[in-house]
Amino acid sequence: MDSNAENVRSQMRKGVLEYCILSILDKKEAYASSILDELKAANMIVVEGTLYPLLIRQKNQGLLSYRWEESTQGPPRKYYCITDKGRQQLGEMDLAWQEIVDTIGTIKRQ
Amino acid sequence: MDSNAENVRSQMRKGVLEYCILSILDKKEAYASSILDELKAANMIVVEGTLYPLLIRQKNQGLLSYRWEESTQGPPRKYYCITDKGRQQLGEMDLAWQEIVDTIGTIKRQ
DNA sequence: AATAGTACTTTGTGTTGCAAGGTATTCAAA
DNA sequence: TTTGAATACCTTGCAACACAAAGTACTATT
Repeated sequence: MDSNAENVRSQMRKGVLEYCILSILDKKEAYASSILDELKAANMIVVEGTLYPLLIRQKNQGLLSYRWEESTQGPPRKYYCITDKGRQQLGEMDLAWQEIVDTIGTIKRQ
Repeated sequence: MDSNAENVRSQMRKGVLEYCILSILDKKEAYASSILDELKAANMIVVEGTLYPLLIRQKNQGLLSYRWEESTQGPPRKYYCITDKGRQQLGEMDLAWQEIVDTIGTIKRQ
């Protein structure tokens, strides 16, 4: 894939990433590396330097909480978990996403 | 609509705007104010300070060209028009958009 | 001449994604 | 026992982007 195509994808990911994180954590708690794996599996490539600050932001906004858990294979893991406020925000994001999809549809159709 | 919901929408619009512009101009040439009107009609609210620099960026990238045209009702208008390179980029964006829609679907489904 | 309407432009600010590099823990092999 | 690999978390500096706000310029009407 050439770098322009990669840029195009990178631009479109903006603003959707937070939505993906909340959606993933709405299903079950997870730690950063496992979230990265799930995003990769869903074809949404993200790097650590993007994900960690984002999780911290969402935690500071009260959308997430976390707890430490020991691991048998390496350093302890920070398990993130969505809060009530996070679920509320996720609901708004579901609406916003649907609106954007409709908007693109409208523009393409005319 | 509360300001948080507006923020959520604003964030998600990021990165999709350039795609909207190229899609609009792929149908027919247009000037900035008319593009603004079409975006508003499609529920994608954008302000002048966002659109103008974006058009200039896309023109500098060779995705758009423009010509001046006199107007009977005010100052001359700058009609933008998509280029071959712009159409190529639009094709990549169509793919990227479909991928993102699929990605969200995948994450939500699991 | 003054005002309203239309259209294009610029400046400054905050947010975001990313590349690159850094810290810390565990375990296995040399 | 110390070296290295694997795992996991974090930080810094930078560039791109959306937006608010203010400005410039042209035309028609009063």
